[in-house]
Amino acid sequence: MVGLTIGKVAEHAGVNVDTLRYYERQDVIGKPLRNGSNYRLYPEDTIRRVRFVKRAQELGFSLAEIKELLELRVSKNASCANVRDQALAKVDSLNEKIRSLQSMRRALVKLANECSDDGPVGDCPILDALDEKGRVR
Amino acid sequence: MVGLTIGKVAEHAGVNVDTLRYYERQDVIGKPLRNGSNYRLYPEDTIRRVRFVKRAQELGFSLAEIKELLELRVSKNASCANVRDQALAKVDSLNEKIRSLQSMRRALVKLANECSDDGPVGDCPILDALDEKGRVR
DNA sequence: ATAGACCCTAGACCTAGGTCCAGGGTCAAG
DNA sequence: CTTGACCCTGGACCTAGGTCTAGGGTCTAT
Ligand SMILES: [Zn+2]
Ligand SMILES: [Zn+2]
Ligand SMILES: [Zn+2]
Ligand SMILES: [Zn+2]
Repeated sequence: MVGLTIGKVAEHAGVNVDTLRYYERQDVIGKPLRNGSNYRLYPEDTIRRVRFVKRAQELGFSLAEIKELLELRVSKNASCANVRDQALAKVDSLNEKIRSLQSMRRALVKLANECSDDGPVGDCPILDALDEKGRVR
Repeated sequence: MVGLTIGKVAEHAGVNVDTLRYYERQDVIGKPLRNGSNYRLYPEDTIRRVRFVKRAQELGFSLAEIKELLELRVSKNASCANVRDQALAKVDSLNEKIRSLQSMRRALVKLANECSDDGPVGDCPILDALDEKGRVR
């Protein structure tokens, strides 16, 4: 056996076989060798690489960003600082998203607090606020 | 003039005309009357309604949720509390998203702090962490 | 009367990250 | 030899919220 079939890789990496073909099309993982029946034969460390991808996704990296990280990993003149810069840039964008969600939350909580428990919907300050008059901030 | 053409509504509400047609297909705004040339003629308050939609989107509501809010508004037996419940449910889901982003951020910051400024990429703790060994948490 | 600005419809296209399907080949077990 | 589990490709489909195009009709000003 010179490699793993796609089904084995998928099983051990915890992904769908179609996901592996998709990653290949997206150049996230390299093109594997083929056997005489045109079956893909993956090297063992593909499993590790796919799990790398999945963990990076959980940290909020897109596939495009993950590709860059993987390229850095094999690049001869990349330094640890290059990787850290990517991570810190991601932290910045996470901060932005978090701030924006927090401001949505603040506005909603404020409106909900003004809402009376069982008045008619015509007097609802939430609907009123959405319904013109001025921005919810 | 018995109503506003789609272009006027779009201009005053700050959206694309296609967006208005899209909202109509999605039943977010009602079907307007048509004139003899089959042009849409909107009542004045459509502008207000579209702005309502845009503000609700900024608060994180999906179009489907906004539809529900708008239905509540015209529902005879809806109370203020119904609206507040929707708002609080949205707050819950915002909380979840925020927590998840914060946990990504925590993990990334931790990794970046361990990263040496200019060691070779082969020793990068970020790549190491992604690259097997165990979950980043 | 004709240019340019609007309007109409149906349907394609876009992002992201896959998933699924049709139609066909391969391989091992019984 | 047949059955079932795999594998292959290309392309369609999905969500969400739109945007854009093609091909046509209408309206207004010059
Ligand atoms: Zn395994
Ligand atoms: Zn590093
Ligand atoms: Zn206006
Ligand atoms: Zn209320």
